[in-house]
Amino acid sequence: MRRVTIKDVAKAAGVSLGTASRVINANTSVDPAIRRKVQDAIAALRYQPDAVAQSMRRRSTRTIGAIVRDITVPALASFVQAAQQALHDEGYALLIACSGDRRDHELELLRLLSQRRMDGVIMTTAAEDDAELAAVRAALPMPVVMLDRTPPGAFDALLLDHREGMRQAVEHLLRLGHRRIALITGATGVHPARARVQGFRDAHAAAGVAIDPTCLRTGSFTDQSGFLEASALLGRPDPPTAIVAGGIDMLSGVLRAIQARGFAVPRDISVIGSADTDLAMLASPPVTVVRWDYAELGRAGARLLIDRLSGGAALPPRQILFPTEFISRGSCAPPSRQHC
Amino acid sequence: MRRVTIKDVAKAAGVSLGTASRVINANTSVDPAIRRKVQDAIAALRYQPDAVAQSMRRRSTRTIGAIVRDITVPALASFVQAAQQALHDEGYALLIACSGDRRDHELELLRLLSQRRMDGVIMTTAAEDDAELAAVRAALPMPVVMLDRTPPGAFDALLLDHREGMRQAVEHLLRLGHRRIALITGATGVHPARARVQGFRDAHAAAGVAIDPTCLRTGSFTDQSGFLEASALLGRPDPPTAIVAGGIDMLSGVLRAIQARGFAVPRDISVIGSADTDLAMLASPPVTVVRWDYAELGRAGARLLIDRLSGGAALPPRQILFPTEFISRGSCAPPSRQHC
DNA sequence: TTGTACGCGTTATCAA
DNA sequence: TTGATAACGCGTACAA
Repeated sequence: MRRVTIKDVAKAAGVSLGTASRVINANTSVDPAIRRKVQDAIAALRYQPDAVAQSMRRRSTRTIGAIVRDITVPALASFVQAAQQALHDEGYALLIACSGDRRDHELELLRLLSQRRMDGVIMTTAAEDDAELAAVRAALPMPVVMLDRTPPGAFDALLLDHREGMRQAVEHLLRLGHRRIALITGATGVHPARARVQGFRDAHAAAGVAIDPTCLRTGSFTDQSGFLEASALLGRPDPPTAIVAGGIDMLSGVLRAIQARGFAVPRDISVIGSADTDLAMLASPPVTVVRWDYAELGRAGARLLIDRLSGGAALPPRQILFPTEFISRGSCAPPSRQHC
Repeated sequence: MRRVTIKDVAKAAGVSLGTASRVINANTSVDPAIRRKVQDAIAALRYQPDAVAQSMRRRSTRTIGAIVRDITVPALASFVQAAQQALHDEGYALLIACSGDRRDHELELLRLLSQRRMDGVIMTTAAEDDAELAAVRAALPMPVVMLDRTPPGAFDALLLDHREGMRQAVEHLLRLGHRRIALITGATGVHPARARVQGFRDAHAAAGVAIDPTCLRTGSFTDQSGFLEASALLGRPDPPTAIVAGGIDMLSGVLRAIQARGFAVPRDISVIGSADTDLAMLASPPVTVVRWDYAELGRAGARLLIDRLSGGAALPPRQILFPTEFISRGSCAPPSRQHC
């Protein structure tokens, strides 16, 4: 029970293999009668071209590799799904891999994607300035689109304007009267954390308010880190009166910490999250957030890659900056007296 | 700037192509000194075998295709991620595709995975008894593992015991005194919906309570469907006193509907969800749920496929039934008088 | 133990 | 317009 190949089609249609290939790829002209015969044979035999052999010959797998931190984070999943759909429409498939934000995993995945001859890669990175990562990334023989990262080198990139988003968020809190605002975000080795810290500083500077450096917590973008940092902050004799969760999936950790300490939102503490989630919308009170559209990023990423793959190999790198949106909800209020 | 092939390695090491291949695949014995030379050449040239050519020659892509409904549903994402990790450990990659629960998309994806010569497929299906889907599925030349589906035919399958889970949930509500309990779930063309309806009936039968057929809503497994069905139920003159959301991502829709109607949980209405989510845990009050471990299913699915791919092609189909767990939280209470 | 040569299924080139 | 043929990069049977 062999698979049917183009040879079988040719034989069944009584033509040469080359002719069969020609009608399949429909590029050059072929006698209508013959074309018909070949098409009939294809239908009769239920012939499907072998994508592996095509990849071999065409030197293109029509497959894109994606490296994300954690696909169980809904925002990242919606990015991946949107990218997959857009790529699918162009005949590309998506190979997915999760790095868990670990550089060793990321290195291995990079090798994997290169070995499997992906036509392109769309990825984040755990550390923009890591020398080995940068070297491997730069040596990749296919176009790369960076997701919310700006490593050294010329890469296409999808960037979010976290700086402005954070500035707005902190400005909002300062206007409410907060003077001890904490920011919990990821390691500053990557754009989103750096940008948020900048925005945090921007807003304070504009208001002429000094930052308590111990209120600036940069660890990792995990839920758990959100929990630990928030717990530590709230356990102090002088807890902040507001916390901004500066990471996609950190809000739930922060809220758990608040709940565990018995603080009430927004009476005892104001909270702002990053990225809009079921949690932020349905918590009581609903949580004020800086949101953005990750699905749009996914589509744009697909676009960027497809452009490169269809003739645009030599285009200068394009970095697209996507705006964030500030959504005010019930989780922020003026600080209560006893915490001032 | 050509890619370096095994030929280059052979030349650099001063051996034949066959010998180079032998040391790479380390199957037969080769002179230690020569092996050394080849390995040095590999390192010097940074040679990486071409996975496409290997697939061609070995007739195996070491790639598994996954078809899920919607990867932005965190439970499904954690399934996919766990499967991907387990497969990765065995040298397999995962190609991901989302069907949106639409049969035409599913058909197309099935063709895609077959054309791309996946070594195996792990999938759900929008409709178990659809003739065309069943035919294409059965004609697939690679092993298939069904995720929470039992289509006709001999397939490996990962099945959840939704029936028992639902029975426990409804039993709980009946014990609290509820007599008008609504179940909102997906179309009964698939195992999870059918099993839940059975469990729903089981519990009622055991308690000798009649079911109001209009309280049994089987539509689709979407958040939106949860919202619409719940809205309709709550808008009646005789609304149910309890609603069970019988679908992974339906709870948020149900809660939104409840909130929109101004009902309070659990005073005006009791709620039980399916699958444990941030939402269920952090809502106020936290929502009672039937939960299970989707990551475990992902790992088991990988195991099933790998077993088949390593010699177990002729094994009888294995269907694994995974238990659910009933987690009682604050969203259920005895029905209040005015609704009785 | 090593080298040679074939074939995996395609596409593309070159004559006819 | 068509047919024969050479790659693509690799693994392996067979011969040496």
